[in-house]
Amino acid sequence: MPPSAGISIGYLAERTGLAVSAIRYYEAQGLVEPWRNAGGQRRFHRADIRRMSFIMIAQQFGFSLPEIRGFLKDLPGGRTPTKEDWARISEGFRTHLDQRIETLVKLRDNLDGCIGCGCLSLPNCKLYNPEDRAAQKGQGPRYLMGDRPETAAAAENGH
Amino acid sequence: MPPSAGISIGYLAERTGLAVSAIRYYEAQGLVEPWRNAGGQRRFHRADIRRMSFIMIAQQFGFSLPEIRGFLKDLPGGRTPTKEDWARISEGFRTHLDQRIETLVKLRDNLDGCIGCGCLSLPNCKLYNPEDRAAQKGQGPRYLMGDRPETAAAAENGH
DNA sequence: TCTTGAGCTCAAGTTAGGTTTAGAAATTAC
DNA sequence: GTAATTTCTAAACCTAACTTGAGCTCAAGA
Repeated sequence: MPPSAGISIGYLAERTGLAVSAIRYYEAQGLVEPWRNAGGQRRFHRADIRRMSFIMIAQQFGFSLPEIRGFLKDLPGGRTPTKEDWARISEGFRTHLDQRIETLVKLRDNLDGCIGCGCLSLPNCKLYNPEDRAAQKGQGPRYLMGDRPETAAAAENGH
Repeated sequence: MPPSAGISIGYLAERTGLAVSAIRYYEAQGLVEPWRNAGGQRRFHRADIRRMSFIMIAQQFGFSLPEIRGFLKDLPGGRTPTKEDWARISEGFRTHLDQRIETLVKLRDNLDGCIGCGCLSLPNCKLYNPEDRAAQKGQGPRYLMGDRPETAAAAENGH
């Protein structure tokens, strides 16, 4: 394996612990861009080992592949990324990551005030329709712990 | 809607913000056990509003439905759960939750020592094959940031 | 050279967590 | 008492993130 020839998908898989099929899938998702050798086989930069690792780490934090693609898009495609390149995208990543952790901690603390205390009546439940939408999966507002904004609660005779 | 007759699936959906289809799905997953009225329609306990809310909150923390079923299995099926019942399962939940947050924070701090510093050479990378498997999605060990245990790294001529 | 492992493409399958649809029956509203 | 909602079941469909399989080609070692 001459140094200038790039590394094979199998070697990349071995070095990262990823399945070969997963790497091909990541390519399809635009997370990595190998070139092809004369025989049509994929060749990767050595730096892609680190790129794959970054993807795996970000996934552990719960980021989706499109989000991760967003983090990585600032990495140079043409040349090997430098320390500074990585430091720059890590910083962006770190910001999102702090947000995610903060959301979870906030949610936990609210939980302490709601379920944790055992009161459960919760006219002042902070978990109800939480402001931080980042933690929510999907679409519209979700009313938690059985409470709804003002009027709606009146529909029910005092519980 | 006489108080003793239980609530309909539509009302439960309205009170929680969940889709009717989602509630039926949760029933299929064993997360709630409605009974049927004379006409074969599902009737839920009023307390199931809170049960659904608990499911939604736990999902925000990234727990799977089987995990949540585990949290809920200690809630009494026959009678309305008391404060104490909820406090008890919340405590168990809180434990898992603390673990999850701790894992994320640890991962973040390791990231600071790895990518964040820009060194990236990482002979001492703590993210590599992290001990805390709880944060990992699946199967075998994953070797992160391109490092592998001892011998494997020798396969590569010094990078 | 021959063989065997590694890689290729494309399509289909898998799991989680649901949603949508269709046609029929029950319930509620007027 | 009728009309409009709701609810029912079962099956099909959906997205994300992959894996598996079929059929074929490429590359590396004895």
